[in-house]
Amino acid sequence: MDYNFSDIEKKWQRIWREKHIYKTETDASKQKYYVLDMFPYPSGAGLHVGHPLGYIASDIYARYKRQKGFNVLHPMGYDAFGLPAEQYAIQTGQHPAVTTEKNVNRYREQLDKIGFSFDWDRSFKTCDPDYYKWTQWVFIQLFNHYYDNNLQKAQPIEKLAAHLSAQGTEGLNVAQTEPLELSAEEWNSASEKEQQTYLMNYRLAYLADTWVNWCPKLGTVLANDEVVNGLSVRGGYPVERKQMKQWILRVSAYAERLLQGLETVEWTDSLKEIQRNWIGRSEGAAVCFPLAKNDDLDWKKLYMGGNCDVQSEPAFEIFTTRPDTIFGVTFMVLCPEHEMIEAITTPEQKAEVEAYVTWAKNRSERERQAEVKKVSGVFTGAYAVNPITEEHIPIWVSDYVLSDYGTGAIMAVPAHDSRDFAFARHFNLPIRQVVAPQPNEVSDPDTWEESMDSKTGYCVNSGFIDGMTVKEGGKAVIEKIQTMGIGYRTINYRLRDAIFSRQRYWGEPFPIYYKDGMPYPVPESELPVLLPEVDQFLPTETGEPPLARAKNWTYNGYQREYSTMPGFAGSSAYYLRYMDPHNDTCLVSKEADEYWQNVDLYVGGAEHGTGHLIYARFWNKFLFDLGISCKDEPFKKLINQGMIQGRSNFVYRVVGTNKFVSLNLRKDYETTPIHVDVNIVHNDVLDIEAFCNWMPDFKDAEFVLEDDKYICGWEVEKMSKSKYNVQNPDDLVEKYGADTLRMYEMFLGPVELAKPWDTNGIEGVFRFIRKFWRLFHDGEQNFCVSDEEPTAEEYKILHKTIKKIEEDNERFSFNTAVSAFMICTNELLEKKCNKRKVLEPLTVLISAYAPHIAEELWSLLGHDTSVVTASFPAFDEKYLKETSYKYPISFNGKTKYQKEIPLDLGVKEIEELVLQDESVQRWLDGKTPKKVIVVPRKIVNIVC
RNA sequence: GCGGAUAUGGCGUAAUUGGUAGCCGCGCUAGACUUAGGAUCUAGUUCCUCACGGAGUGGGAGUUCGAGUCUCCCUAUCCGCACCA
Repeated sequence: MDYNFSDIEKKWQRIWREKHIYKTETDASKQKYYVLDMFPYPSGAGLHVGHPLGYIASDIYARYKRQKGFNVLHPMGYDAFGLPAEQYAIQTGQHPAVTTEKNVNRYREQLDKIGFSFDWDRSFKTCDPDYYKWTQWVFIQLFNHYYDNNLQKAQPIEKLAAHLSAQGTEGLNVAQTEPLELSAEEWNSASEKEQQTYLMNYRLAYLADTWVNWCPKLGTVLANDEVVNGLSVRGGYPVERKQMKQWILRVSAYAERLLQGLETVEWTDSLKEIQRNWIGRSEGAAVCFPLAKNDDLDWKKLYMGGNCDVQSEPAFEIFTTRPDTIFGVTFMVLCPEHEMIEAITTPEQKAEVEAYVTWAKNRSERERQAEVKKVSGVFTGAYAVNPITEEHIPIWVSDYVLSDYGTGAIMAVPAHDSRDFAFARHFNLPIRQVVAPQPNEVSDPDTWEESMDSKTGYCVNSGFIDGMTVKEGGKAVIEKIQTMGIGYRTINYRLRDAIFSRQRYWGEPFPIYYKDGMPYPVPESELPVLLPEVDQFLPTETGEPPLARAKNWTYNGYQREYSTMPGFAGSSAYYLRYMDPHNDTCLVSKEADEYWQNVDLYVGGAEHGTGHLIYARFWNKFLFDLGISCKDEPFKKLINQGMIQGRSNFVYRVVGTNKFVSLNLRKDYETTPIHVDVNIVHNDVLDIEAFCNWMPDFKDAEFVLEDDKYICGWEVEKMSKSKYNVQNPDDLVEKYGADTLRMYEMFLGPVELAKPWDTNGIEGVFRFIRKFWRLFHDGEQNFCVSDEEPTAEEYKILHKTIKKIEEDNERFSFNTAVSAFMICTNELLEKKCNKRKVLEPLTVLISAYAPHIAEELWSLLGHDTSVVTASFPAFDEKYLKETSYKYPISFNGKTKYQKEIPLDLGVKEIEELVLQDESVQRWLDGKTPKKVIVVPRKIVNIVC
């Protein structure tokens, strides 16, 4: 029988499906292993060849682990809520649920064709009410908890209310939106609404007025990770800054734990670094700069915020990582959004300041980022007092100070900060050197080209810290401000709280209703809050989200929250749900969670480094605090599969003609490159007939050929329809079979590596698969396996391969494993070895990579069970033992000869043997070697 | 600007972890079988040289008997962050 991959693959896929062969049960007798892929967003375009790369790798590993006796959880589902389905709905009026369903079916069909070992019985979509019920449930828990900094743990909000009732904010060390001072009496005499307002300051999911990334084109706000260079990631539309009331997750409360947790996981250094940068921990000090007395100001109205103990006078709290430079402060800068600008601006400056603030606030995020180098700002007319030097320094406003980092106010040290330097130069503000490489190396800052930002050196012109190193100086300043009660050591994080509302339709509705203007969660018994039907998916005319269109959609007559949750909500706990997907009493049962623990191997793209992978870790840490997840970190080991780029082909049309010139002849012509469908190009040779039929324009095309061929040019680009470089896995499965596709995708190179998709090599893998098939068949293609005992040499080939495959599987080096299979097959073919005792274990080995052909051969070998249940063969060291080793003989490090030497010889004996060797004698030509280095099992090096 | 990674034949890559650089595959060359080849098989294929031989892992130094691998300094490419005080 010929190798008919099409029949074989269909047959086994059917059997696997019918027998639910990959169904996984909790089985306490077996060790668990959890392999997870980042689930896909089912877009209308279907899967391309890049998607399955990670899935194939994880599938191989999952199958391998099963063979090693583990109980493997390997689920798959769909991240189905999100913008594209909704954009499509707005354009066509089709319900997103309908298009999503259609796309999901298409994805499933495509995935099935590749032969994955997913347990589909555990599958769900994030838009299934049975699932999003638990997304909503977690949100309510976030709403009902706050973060206790002393315990480093989330706590029920009732506990906080009790604390406030007993002693007000006294002794409270919690994550909060802004510092509040509240006495027990004030709390106890506050109305329900006032109390709720106070509590909102502490909840882990809170509602607040905030500056957001507003994307008018998408009609929604976006989180920081959904905006790149001022443009939305989805769609690439401009994003503006806008103040809006939004739901926000207090991710920043977990900043330190998110950072610390990175030490305990096996992720790549680069991804850990991406997360560390995103969290952006900075150690430094908060210092209060009192406002200089000014009779024009209403002193009482000025409350500046901050944690300082200075209550008697208005003061700005600033954050600095360089307290050692406090003697070099020559001005202060506030962000344009700063609340106190209006209050402190002097009448003379008022018009100018207002104009600047208005201008700065109305700039789009994109404009602001594009003009980072441009210095702009305005003087408020007010002065602050440097608390250490008691100097008066002018207070300026500029948009280079950000409202959402630190306190939105900075002390400017132009001599030692490049941004302050540029600002001072532009507005002619004084620059004072306070750090020097050596205590005596002081120069005139007016002559400087740039600031001295170095974090090493000595303090100069710096009062009581003069002569200290920068490090000592910083320490001394912090001690001083702490004893003065005007500042403290503190840590700032770049990580911002995540805006959690989206003014869109296709997402999880919030389980929230409003009473007396305050939000309340619906009772848990009311979950899920189903997504209501609406007549149109557009926002309403009043700018309210589409859910405001829903008829009679209230909670007992109270208005519901009309926003929906963002994409990352549904993907933040899905790995927990797979452990226990049908449980309708809780997100995941204690039993299931304790058995499956967390994901052992997570495979997905690095592009989620600052989005999903942060949110999911945050979400999991919160659930860990609640005792729902037994592990602090959700993903133990993570592999980032490299992006697959497209490889486009080009033909070169001579300008003004319908004539096409082959790649290497085009220098004689003036040509324009034109994208050509990669499916009609083979190894960069154009199929001319197919090309003429491809488009009517090319019907009568003429060609200038080289060697009777038309050679196309190529370039690596993004995979996209318009570039005609999309490779669809179905076509390849059709042509070569799933097993070939699987092995080829692995053969392409290391999983982590980004690489252009290039079908050129797939023939080689296809050839190999057929050779493998041929091992089990005679010349007439009849199944033919002998029961003869294999020779020692044949056993050696087998055990060498088992060892290599095991090692490669363990280190996720699937490309080298495929090579090992090829070598093994070539060697066995050469020996014409068709012995059962060799081929049977080999079939098991390859079944993780090419499961269909393995199943078929397994059954031909006479097994009535599936190869899936076979265990990984053990290799026997005795067949791998060498009795001799071919030593490279080097002279001065250069290898000249090889000599076979028995392995049981000692170093001295080897040396003697080598020196007696004829070739060596000839090379030495009578000279005596200075030194002979013998490294057993490695090399003999003769130094002359 | 800051941070991370990578650099090996015409191409994708490999290298027992400091020990014969180029495994495996593509492509290419020659041959066999074929009406034919975008099929199959065999042999060859890092570069220079007819050869002997020499050079060679982005460039330069260093450690070592010995460096693709370790250290330092450059260069290039890719990725992440980017007025984060």
